[in-house]
Amino acid sequence: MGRAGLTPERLTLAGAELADEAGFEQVTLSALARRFDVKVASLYSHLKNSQELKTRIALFALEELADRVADAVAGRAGKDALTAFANAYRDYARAHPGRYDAARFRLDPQTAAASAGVRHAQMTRAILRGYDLAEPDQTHAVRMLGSVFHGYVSLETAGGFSHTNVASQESWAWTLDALDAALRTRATP
Amino acid sequence: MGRAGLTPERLTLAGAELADEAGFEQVTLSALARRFDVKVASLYSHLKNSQELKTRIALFALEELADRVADAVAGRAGKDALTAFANAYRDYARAHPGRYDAARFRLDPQTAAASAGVRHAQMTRAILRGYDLAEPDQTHAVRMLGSVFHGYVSLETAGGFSHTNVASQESWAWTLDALDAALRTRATP
DNA sequence: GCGATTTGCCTATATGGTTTAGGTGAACGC
DNA sequence: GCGTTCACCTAAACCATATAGGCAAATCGC
Repeated sequence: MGRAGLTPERLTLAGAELADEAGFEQVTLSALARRFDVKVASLYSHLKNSQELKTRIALFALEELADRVADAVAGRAGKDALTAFANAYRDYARAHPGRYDAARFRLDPQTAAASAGVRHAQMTRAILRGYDLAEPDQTHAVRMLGSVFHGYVSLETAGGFSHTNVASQESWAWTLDALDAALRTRATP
Repeated sequence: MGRAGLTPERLTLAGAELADEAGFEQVTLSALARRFDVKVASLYSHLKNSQELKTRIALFALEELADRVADAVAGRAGKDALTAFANAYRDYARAHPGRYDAARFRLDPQTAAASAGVRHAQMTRAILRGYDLAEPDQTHAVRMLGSVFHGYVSLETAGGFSHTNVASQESWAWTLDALDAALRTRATP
């Protein structure tokens, strides 16, 4: 009887793929075991429980998303950086809806603190350097940007924008314009 | 053996309460049956399956939220209406996190079309009457506002804003200011 | 009132996901 | 070769979902 070559990393990646194909809520140890043609109990040698699998997928997605965003904003500033950040974020959610969902998975505080979520906040602050915002305005702006990006892609992927014939892409561009303008007028002299 | 007096309505309300107490994902027929001290199978006389229970809770929450928002914006206009809308929305999510989650439950298109979701869109458009936006700007603005409100309360209830000592309430007010300003500068002459 | 029917909840059972305990065989260290 | 470790196994308990079928209380026709 050959070995399937299970490792936490391979299980995490397969779980991420499964999430994109069938939705994050369909990520179960049973489904994962089927995918590797192995019995469910075998997975417990590599994962503490199903919670750990989901947490690992979440952390993996956060890293991957942070990498893409970092790549997109490198060498850009101002509205250019804002747009690159926002598009990288939205593109990731559209290309990997299951992983994006996973990135929203509730992590316990210490896991969250050690996650790439911190990089996300840092990159958002980096974007805002082009807008000359002093504290606490900068924190307010970080929260507003995070809210718009997350809210938009959540509603979009949930199909919320498909009932009118105005293209979502245009609303996205319009929203980024409005955000850029709002941030510029709030620059502290 | 006395009767428990089960009806779809009472089960839906109890499910909503359960969602607020333990989280929407903890809403199961088993938990509901325990709450009424009946056997799980008995619930199937009143509900087709667990999917229907969740759908009913979602529709209930959408109605309730729409009622609160309608009440809040009545007789207001401009920034006053925007603030009232936004606060009613956020207050509901904070007071009833499980129901708010339920309102985000994926409905099939025809159920969604018959739901209070339609009222939400109408009310958002009503808010924008004070800002003189022509189409397609109005649709863009509806989407942006929906994204900010949903995104903000999602991140806030997920604990995303609890790691800095800047009060979330201040960021919320700042964000509403910024949105109001952005909408005013986009008014079509 | 009394029989027939409907209603409300029941038991029993099947399916499938999670988790733990304990076992086996193949590979590897020496 | 011998023992240990590792990767995967069987078995079994627990819980949620769902269906089938039964019984008794409530309700309706007369």
